[in-house]
Amino acid sequence: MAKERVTVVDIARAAGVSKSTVSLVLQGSSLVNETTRAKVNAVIRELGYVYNRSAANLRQAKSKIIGIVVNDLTNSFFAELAVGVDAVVQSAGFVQFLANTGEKIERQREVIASMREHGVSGLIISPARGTEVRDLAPLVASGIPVVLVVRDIAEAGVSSLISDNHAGAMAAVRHLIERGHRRIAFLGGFPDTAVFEARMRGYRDALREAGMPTPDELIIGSAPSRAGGVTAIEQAMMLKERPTAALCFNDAVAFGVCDGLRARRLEPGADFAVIGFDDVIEAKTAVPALTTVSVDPQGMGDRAAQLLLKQINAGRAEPEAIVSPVRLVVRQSCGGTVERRVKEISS
Amino acid sequence: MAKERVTVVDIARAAGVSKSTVSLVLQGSSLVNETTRAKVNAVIRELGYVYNRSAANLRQAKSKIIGIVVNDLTNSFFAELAVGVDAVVQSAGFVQFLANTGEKIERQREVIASMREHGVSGLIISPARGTEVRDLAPLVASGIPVVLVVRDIAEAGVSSLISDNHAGAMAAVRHLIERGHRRIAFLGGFPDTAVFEARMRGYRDALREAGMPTPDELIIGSAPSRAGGVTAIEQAMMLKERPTAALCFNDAVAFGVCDGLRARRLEPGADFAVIGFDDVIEAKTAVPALTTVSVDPQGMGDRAAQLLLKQINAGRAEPEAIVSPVRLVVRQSCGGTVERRVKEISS
DNA sequence: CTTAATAATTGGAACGTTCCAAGTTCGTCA
DNA sequence: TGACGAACTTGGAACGTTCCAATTATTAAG
Repeated sequence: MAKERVTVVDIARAAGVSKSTVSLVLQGSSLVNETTRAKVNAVIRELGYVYNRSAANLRQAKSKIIGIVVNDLTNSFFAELAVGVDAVVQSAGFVQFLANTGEKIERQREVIASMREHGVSGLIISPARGTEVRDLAPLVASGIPVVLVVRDIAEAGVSSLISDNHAGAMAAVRHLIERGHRRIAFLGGFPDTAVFEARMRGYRDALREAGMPTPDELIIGSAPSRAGGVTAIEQAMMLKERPTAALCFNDAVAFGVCDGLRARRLEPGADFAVIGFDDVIEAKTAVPALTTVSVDPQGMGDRAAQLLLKQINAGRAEPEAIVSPVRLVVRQSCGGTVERRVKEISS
Repeated sequence: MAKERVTVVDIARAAGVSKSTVSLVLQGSSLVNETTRAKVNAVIRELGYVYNRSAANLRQAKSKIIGIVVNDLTNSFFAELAVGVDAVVQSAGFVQFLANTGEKIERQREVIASMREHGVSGLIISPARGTEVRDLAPLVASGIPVVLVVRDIAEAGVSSLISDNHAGAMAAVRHLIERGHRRIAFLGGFPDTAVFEARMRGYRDALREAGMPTPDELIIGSAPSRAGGVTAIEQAMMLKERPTAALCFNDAVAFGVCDGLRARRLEPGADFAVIGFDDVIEAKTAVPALTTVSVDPQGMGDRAAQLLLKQINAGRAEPEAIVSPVRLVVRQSCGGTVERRVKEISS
């Protein structure tokens, strides 16, 4: 059953031309005569030829593979990001290598190395928690185009595309203040991440702007997951002075917060205002529909891929740091029976 | 900035050995002297050598890449499946190529072709809807190990790993019957898929077994998504004889059904019993926690990867069709007994 | 001290493509 | 008729590895 591999030479022989001509046909060159091309293509189909990219690559040293490294594929934000990347990358004739690091630096190191060995022409990375400049240094030094998404790493010397976490958080908190809330919590997320830091700063700045205090007890970290949201809201409700609203680190946390509220017989939206962050697909259809800061993961993936392709084509480009604007999508979970509206925030 | 690539020959020269020795070191061969190995490794690190897999696999025709093709990465079931595959594949020293077909046959054809060109040593495929034997024929003929997951394709002549949809659906419906339900709906999913067909048959068989009628009006298809669940339950509640319970095509649909119930001021679990299928991560933490047929996507990915690796190592193996057992996980969404609930509603 | 066995190393021929410089046809123009 | 160029076609040298057979260095045995 182990058939011999059919190569360009076999095709050439069968079609009565030289291997060079076959190669030209494979590349769609305009140099080759129409009838020759047809004949070669016919033979290719007939013999079931499969192009060997390893061989091609070896010769031309550019691979049509781009790599995408995400820190948590089970989080649908990243899955959607990957889908966004995939779409543009595929239509540009590239194929995507996807790896999941599960937030493990060591794994991340391995997969990046592996991708380099496979000769990827560019890399989109959503870094694992705790990634440092030196983790990326060899990669950057090699000159392979890299785009960091979601989490930026200062001084890494590569392009990045992150959402405007600070402005988004401010907008959300301002909205809660406008609705009359005075005790607003910030729930969920790991405090040692840049994203947490930016969102939390936005939260603080909005409170300060309104001349309101920012008690530390109202900032409660947790795993950035649904389960984390449950524990965070539980902790918040143990306070003697309970909050009446919360900005959550992300949508997963926000859903968990809603779950936790219901477990205490409180109705999210009615008895307690909840705002999420990211606008994952389920945010729209959940009950109550989640008010959230929309980040559009697929759109981000799309833009990241565009940026990467641009750099690949340009050869060598200056790194750009793009901050992607973000908008507050007001739905039901932040209370009342408000008409749905959308606030644009420019960054 | 475009540095010259450093190759084994450069390493050999710098270390004062031959390229063959360097190659041996790279492969961790025991043939090479300890001090030589150390010296070579030092030079490798010093020069920042990157192994060129294209060249290697050109020579040895086996690639350490396995491909995974999924039909919908935004569905967390498949994302988790991919994570499960990734884990075992990585620890076996392989790297995974992941592509998302978005249920498009054409795209699926392209990505499979692309993976073959890259010389993958095996492929795990969750086929797009409507995939036929002939779509896979050339792949199968090539002798590359293939494992189909989630959706089987009869007569394709490759291994498959699917969950026991029929038994799972039966168990779920039996459970609802035991709780006293008499009008049980089957909600969501596309009727023209094998998975739908199997789950629906299980639903029917359980009803028949209990001597209950199976009215077609209670079987309502929809997109297998949260939004689909909302529309399906709405349609079900328009019936003059409403159901009191539903087995849903999958968890996403079940969540949508819960959303739809709440929109009608009905509490899932208390006023209406909902059972899902798949047991995605959120099922456990949702409120109410979702009763569901547990399929354990990561475990399936794990097993699929094992199966594939076995075939890769065995060279040529007989295709196996594995039906993965499934269990009903009873949580809160299927509520108490109907008697009690009826009382509560009428009082 | 020779010989055999073992351990370590090595040069060169693959692998299947692309690219280059050079070749062949063939029609056209003077 | 011959020269010229356009339109194709082509042989062979890369590309960076691995693998084989062969070589050299080292140790053990006689």
